[in-house]
Amino acid sequence: MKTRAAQREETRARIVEAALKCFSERGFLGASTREIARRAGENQGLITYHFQSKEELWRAAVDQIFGKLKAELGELPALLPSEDRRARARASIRAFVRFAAAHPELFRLMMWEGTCDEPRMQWIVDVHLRPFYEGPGFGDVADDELKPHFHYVLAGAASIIFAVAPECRRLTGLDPTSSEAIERHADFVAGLLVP
Amino acid sequence: MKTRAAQREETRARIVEAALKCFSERGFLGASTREIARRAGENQGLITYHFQSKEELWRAAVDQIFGKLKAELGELPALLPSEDRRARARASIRAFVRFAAAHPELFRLMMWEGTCDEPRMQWIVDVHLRPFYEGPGFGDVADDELKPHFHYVLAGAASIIFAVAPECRRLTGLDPTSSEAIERHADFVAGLLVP
DNA sequence: GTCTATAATTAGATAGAC
DNA sequence: GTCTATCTAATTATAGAC
Repeated sequence: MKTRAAQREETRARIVEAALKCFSERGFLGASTREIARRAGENQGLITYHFQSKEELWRAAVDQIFGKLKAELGELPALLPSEDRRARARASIRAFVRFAAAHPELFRLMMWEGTCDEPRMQWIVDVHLRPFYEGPGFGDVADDELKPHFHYVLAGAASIIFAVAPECRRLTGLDPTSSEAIERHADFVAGLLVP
Repeated sequence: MKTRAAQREETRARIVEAALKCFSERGFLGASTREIARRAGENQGLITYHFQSKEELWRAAVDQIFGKLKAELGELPALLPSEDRRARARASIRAFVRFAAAHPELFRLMMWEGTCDEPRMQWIVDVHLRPFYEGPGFGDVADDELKPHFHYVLAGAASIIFAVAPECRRLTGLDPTSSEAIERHADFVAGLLVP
């Protein structure tokens, strides 16, 4: 017998999960609450009940996926080899690539919202992105002037192939979500950025 | 005194230019023909007159921006130093980064459409992307297995910082469209991929 | 060629039954 | 909590005046 609170959380979770997929595939404007409800197997009216608006639902979806990133990166230091600084940097980049492969939605969402200087972008940057950018990071960047370049090169190099996986399959024949492709990509990116 | 044909082309060009910006910023679904017409300073009815549908207008916009890429890359070999193979590869990557800085719309459009296996993505890949992918390329990739990875690492590393320029400004304080930032990014990416 | 008016569809949000 | 029905506004595409 499920409690009312548990039932509530399950429904919310199903809606957030479907919303994350829709928003990341179609963008905030392109995604419709009706399609989100349909993919969640729930009713459209429930979205307004559990979240007040489409915008609130979008924020819940972004919170969820950044929560996963934070959790995965938070437990990273304990798993890394402590010997070599460069080996640690490479290992953390490989972990980041694996995260991008497992959760391309985050990077799709960022691409959608990063192109315009509007409230949704400002919220994402201030709430979720800045702590990440100013955190420990992946190895040290020699020159402070290079930090933004390093950040976006890593973000782009690590994630695009997974963010546009359907395109990659059609263009190259390679399924980037296969475990061999993920590991090859992780090695390639880590080797480039920490030679 | 302008001819009727010239007038026609000017109007079409204004609409296509506005469409490129709207589609790249809001995606196909998120962009409205009304906003496109408004930004072009034209009437909404004219879009249906000059292009039959929103989809046709989208294709015209994509044709235009890929035409620029083809033109810029086509005249590249003549401009490159002929001595050193690695120096030539670095120079062509720098040129690609400069193109991404000047025309972020192309990369935004690709991100929008690459995430779903739908007709618009298939059309872009078959008509525009495949010739580019199977063309001469930027230097040789040692291993054929690495070619897709090299392609998407280059595409991501070169373009993301410009595609999400507003986000980059807010997050890092750096304006990636400044000529210093563009050159620094070009040097950084070329140095990484051709060490 | 250009513009206005409008038809047909779909969107997000609301109200109320259960 | 969930679901159906509906309101208002916005969408693409069309028809026809000029």
